[in-house]
Amino acid sequence: MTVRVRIAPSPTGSPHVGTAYMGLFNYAFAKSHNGSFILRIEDTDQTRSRPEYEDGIFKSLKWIGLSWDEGPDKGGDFGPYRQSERTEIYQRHVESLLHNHKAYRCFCTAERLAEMRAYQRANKLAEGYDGYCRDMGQEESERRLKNKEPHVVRLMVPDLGECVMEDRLRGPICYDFKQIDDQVLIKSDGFPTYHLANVVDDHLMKVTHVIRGEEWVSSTPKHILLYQAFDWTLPEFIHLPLLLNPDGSKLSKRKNPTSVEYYRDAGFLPEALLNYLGLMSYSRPDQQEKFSLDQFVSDFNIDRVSLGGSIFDLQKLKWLNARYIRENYSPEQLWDQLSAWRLNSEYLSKMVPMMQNRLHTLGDLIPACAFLLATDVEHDPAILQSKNRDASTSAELLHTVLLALEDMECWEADLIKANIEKTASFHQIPIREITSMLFVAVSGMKVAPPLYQSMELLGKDMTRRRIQNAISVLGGLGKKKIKKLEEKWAAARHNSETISDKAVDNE
RNA sequence: GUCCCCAUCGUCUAGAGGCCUAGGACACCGGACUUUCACUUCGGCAACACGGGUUCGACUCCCGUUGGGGACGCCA
Repeated sequence: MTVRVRIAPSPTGSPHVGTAYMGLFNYAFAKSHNGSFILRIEDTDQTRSRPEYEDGIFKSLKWIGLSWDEGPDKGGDFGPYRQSERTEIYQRHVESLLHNHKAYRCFCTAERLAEMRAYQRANKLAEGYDGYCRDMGQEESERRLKNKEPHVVRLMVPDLGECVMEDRLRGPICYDFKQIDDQVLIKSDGFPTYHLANVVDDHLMKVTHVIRGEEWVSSTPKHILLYQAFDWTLPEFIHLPLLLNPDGSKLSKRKNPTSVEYYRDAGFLPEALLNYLGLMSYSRPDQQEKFSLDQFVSDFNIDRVSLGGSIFDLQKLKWLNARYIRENYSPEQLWDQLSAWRLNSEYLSKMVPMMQNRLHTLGDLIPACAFLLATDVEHDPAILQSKNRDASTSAELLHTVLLALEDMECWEADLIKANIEKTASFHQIPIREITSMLFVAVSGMKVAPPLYQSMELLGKDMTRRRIQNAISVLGGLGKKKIKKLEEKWAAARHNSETISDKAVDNE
């Protein structure tokens, strides 16, 4: 049997280090068994998937040094490798489930489901779909289908019994079917959910080992049920522990830089990052901490992974990166790396127009722009804090900026400006009050080149990180405050969207 | 809240019942080297969550407690 494994990222944001982490272990497992490593794009979420992000995934994985045998950009015998191009396949498969009464159409509206959940929560009942449409007659189901009533297709999960899944690292894990509700397989837009698409594709692509993050453990019973419904052989399941924030929670961009692009922009070498990832929950038999991808693969043994989640420790990453810099490069080679990074005329020349009026001598350029070429900047709370506000309010303002920038897909000065303006109007304060502080947060200095252009040049992830650091220098924000602020922000955004929608309608 | 997973220094980890007075690495603290800094080097600090079993013997096996995390979406 040829080993075939895959990673299946969804293109809904900057490529995540967690994806690279899973990629590394899948790659190592495949290559150490002379198997194939597949890249599949899970873009079934039509509202969030973006082609630019897909491209970002390709680039980041290549940058870090991982290559795949089959994928959307490479082809292969089991394509297409982009789920949005496989809808017809899922339709066909779900028809057979419908036919065999393993699944059913559900016409419940979002409103009804929301009410149901509210009721369940209020009465402290188990949350999950209540099976309202489950026993609908075939005739009614067909009739409403012909009427083009919006609906989803749900998996028929048994009421009784239990599902035992075998995890290679954890042994048998037992789930009671009572705890599992009827999972949606096809959304009302006709696209499959992850659960359906992943099972169908893994089977059709002859995936032998499903190596993925621990967050998937609890949905594995649904997947097993699907394999059984189709009468397919199960792959082997291997759930790897998660990468963690310093506080022990799942690594998240709210608290930490998570995108591979951040590490690139911050000046880390791809092989050091990849090497560091290979240290997470894993140790080589010889205890070596610095190793190449080939070395990692050569004696890779998935049974050596330890089960506790690993905190992603920037300090140790920096130490490893430093070792690569001094041990693996001649000065000439290092210069090549530096110019591939930001010390090149393409990047540096962008500073010139924004600095021209500010230069007294040519030598003024670099000191003033140093923050654009730095991994981190030092924040002085005394100058960071807004003059007429306390540290906590200042932090709150900065956090709002983070929220405003979060969903930006296109990182350009004009759009950044527009989003900062939103922040100001949200707090009903002059934009100055925010920008003056933001200057310091982003640059670490009181005097800096134009803000929005600097942010554009720095890059989204670096900018985020600077602001996060600034917030923590200001003493951080409590969980409650953050939650409250985020709710208010979401509500305000919702309102402004409905207002602008109406405006469009009126026209 | 319910279900599931996990548990060795602050962090990453070694440890497959006696090899453990628990080893290594990062960070931190000292010393040496160095015009300075860095590198290097020597040393130090620092952990088996707790309670019960099993056993001649538990870091290691079993049970419980506690703690942490994850999942409970027409997101993946």
